[in-house]
Amino acid sequence: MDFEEFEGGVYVKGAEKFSLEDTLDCGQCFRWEKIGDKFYGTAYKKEACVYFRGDDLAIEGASVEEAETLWCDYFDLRVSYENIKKELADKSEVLSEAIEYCPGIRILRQDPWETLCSFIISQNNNIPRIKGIVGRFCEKFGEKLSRGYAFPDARTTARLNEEDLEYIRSGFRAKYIIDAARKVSSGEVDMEALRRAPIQAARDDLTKIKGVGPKVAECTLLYGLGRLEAFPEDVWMKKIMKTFFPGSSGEAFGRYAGVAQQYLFHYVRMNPQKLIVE
DNA sequence: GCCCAGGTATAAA
DNA sequence: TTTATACATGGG
Repeated sequence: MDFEEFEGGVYVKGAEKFSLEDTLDCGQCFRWEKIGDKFYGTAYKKEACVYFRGDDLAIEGASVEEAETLWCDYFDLRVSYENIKKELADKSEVLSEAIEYCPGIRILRQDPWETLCSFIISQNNNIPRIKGIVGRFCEKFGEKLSRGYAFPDARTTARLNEEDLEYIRSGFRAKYIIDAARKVSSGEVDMEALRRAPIQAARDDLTKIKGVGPKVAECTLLYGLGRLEAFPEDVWMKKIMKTFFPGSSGEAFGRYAGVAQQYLFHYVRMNPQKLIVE
């Protein structure tokens, strides 16, 4: 991978091409906004505008160092999705179809706390409203950056109470956000340790947080902690498993189960007629 | 008004 | 252990 500076940003050259559209709008993150063919977003308290220029990924607003240490990591550009997709496509016909439908999806490596908090907000909620709540949360409590706001960190959030959160209109989830912030900022749940912990121990640790059940835990592991074997099973995935893989569980997809899940999820969400209803 | 949304806590069977 | 219901909010 190479980096080339241009006025106001950096090109990343030689990384595998992927789809920003599918990656940033497949339900794994809630803070990117598409304007024209450029995507504006924030990660780890840094803002950027990203788009492809031919095969090069342009990152406006980043230095070479930030591109290398932050954005390559965020988009996980050192991992070959071509290899992962080959391994997965051999596992099932439907999965192979799903990969063909949206081959450009990648799993992001988001900030663990932001991921946990976002998916707590996601429970029994819809994506437009999740984005609204997360947006208000950042505006009200996040650090001001040049264009928008950073995601409020766990320590800041831990000092808030339920009344403070009324502004973001997260409803019954407010108390869960606060419990999560307190357990994360105190170290009672050590997010960094969960990157390497045995997967079941990591699940058990996360579900100690009020409002974190199996789904939120898996999403946090997959989208925030780099655990590609995690397998979030929401209402869609339950229908998918019932329709195409009856009697089977996510473990059947092996070490990249979470990646498989994301292709299947996006494919079926865009083509719901593929599912057996009821 | 009614229904549902990338679920979870809680109580009851 | 498995199954039912409430939960805040807002868009369709």
